Amino acid sequence: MAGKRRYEDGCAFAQSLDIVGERWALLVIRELMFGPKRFTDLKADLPGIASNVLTQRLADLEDAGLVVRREMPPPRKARLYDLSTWGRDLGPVLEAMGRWAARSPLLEGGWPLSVSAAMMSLGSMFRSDLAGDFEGVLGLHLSWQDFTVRVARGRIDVEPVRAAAPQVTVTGDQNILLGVLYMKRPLAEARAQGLRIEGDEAVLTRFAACFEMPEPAPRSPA
Amino acid sequence: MAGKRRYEDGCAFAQSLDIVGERWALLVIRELMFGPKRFTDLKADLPGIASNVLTQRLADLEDAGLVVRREMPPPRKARLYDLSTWGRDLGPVLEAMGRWAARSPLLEGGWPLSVSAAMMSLGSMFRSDLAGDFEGVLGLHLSWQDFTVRVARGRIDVEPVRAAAPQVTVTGDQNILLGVLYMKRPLAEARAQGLRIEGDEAVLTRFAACFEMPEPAPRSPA
DNA sequence: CCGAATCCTGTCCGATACTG
DNA sequence: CAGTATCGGACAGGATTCGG
Repeated sequence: MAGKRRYEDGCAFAQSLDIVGERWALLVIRELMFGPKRFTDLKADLPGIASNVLTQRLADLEDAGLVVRREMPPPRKARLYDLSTWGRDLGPVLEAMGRWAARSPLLEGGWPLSVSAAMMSLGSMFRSDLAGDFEGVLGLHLSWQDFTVRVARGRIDVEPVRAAAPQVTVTGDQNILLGVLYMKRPLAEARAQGLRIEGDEAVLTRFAACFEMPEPAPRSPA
Repeated sequence: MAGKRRYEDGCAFAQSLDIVGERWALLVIRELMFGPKRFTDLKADLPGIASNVLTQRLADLEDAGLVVRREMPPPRKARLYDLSTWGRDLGPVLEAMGRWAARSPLLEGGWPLSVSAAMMSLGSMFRSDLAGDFEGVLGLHLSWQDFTVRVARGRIDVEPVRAAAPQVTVTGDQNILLGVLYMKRPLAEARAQGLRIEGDEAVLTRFAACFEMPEPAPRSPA
């Protein structure tokens, strides 16, 4: 483990790339953005990552101060990886980058999103101008993870907790849900694909109207 | 060039990492943020990059729609690499990430910054609260690149053009200048190191008061 | 001289198998 | 469950060379 490859650039941004610029690093951070996870959860949520690479990234990120490792007390002998407050501060940056990335000329649909990726994308894609004065509370149950989504005063807030008094509750696969929100697929179709929608459907429909896929960016120079 | 390594993740952010996540890619973009450059300029401004890697990155970034290649008309037969408008839209994202990175617990000084990195850092580190109602126009001449820096209404604007009517003009090495701005080194010391300051020194001193190094972030969990 | 192609070497990544 | 061990292959780094 001798030679770590570094940019040797005084720029703080470049120095952060020495850590978060490694392959998979930012995706690990994305997966931890809504709360701690176990090694196996991370591996399952990041299809394609090799276990040794995940081990290495978690160690590097811990050394850099982004990730904190915690042992659960017995009898639940599980190891949990969580973000430090500083690591969690990357959230808005990842959101901004996601918003930028959504305009990529070569964006390809068709691949699945993890639960965390889907929840991050809500923050990225939400459009204040389309929300207007809409207010609503949604409960999401996506493969054993619960979220509360609140829209009010032109802002969206996604919290990793079970909703107390949601107007509408959605249970099922996050990719089907995003199909409703972003691709404007009819609720009937989503239901046929296994999405369960309970409560006030109109709130979900209005919520979907807060999102709109951006046009791909042109390749012209500035 | 057969096997390109991809995440195969539906998340737009992850797909953008397929391009800008490659080693050196974001630093190439940083270097182009203030205008087009030639291959050789890029190589000089990115100490440590291998020419074949730079070639590869420029080709990948062009394919992805971030970089546009332009030929200069004869007789100056030079090839220029520029950002597309979409590529330049990454500017605020890089600034935000730089602001985050400046709080890294393992941030190391001592390495030089390129001219572009130094100019980006001005946008990252500028603090509206410290600027107050200060207004000023500075002209910077850093190794044959000219910039106009304008502060007004709590905002900073850095443009890659020669200043028309600057209140103060700074000529020399960007690292010495940043020593004045961030590390609060005395002007006399900076002058002794070769920095030339012409015009109203007080404007430069007040400008420096708009910046303050942040405390390194703690490693505690959220 | 600039931009890029072509070596070769070293490091990192990816996949699978295996262990406490 | 949470990693380690191992190995082939992909990519980065550096020097050199070649075409405009």
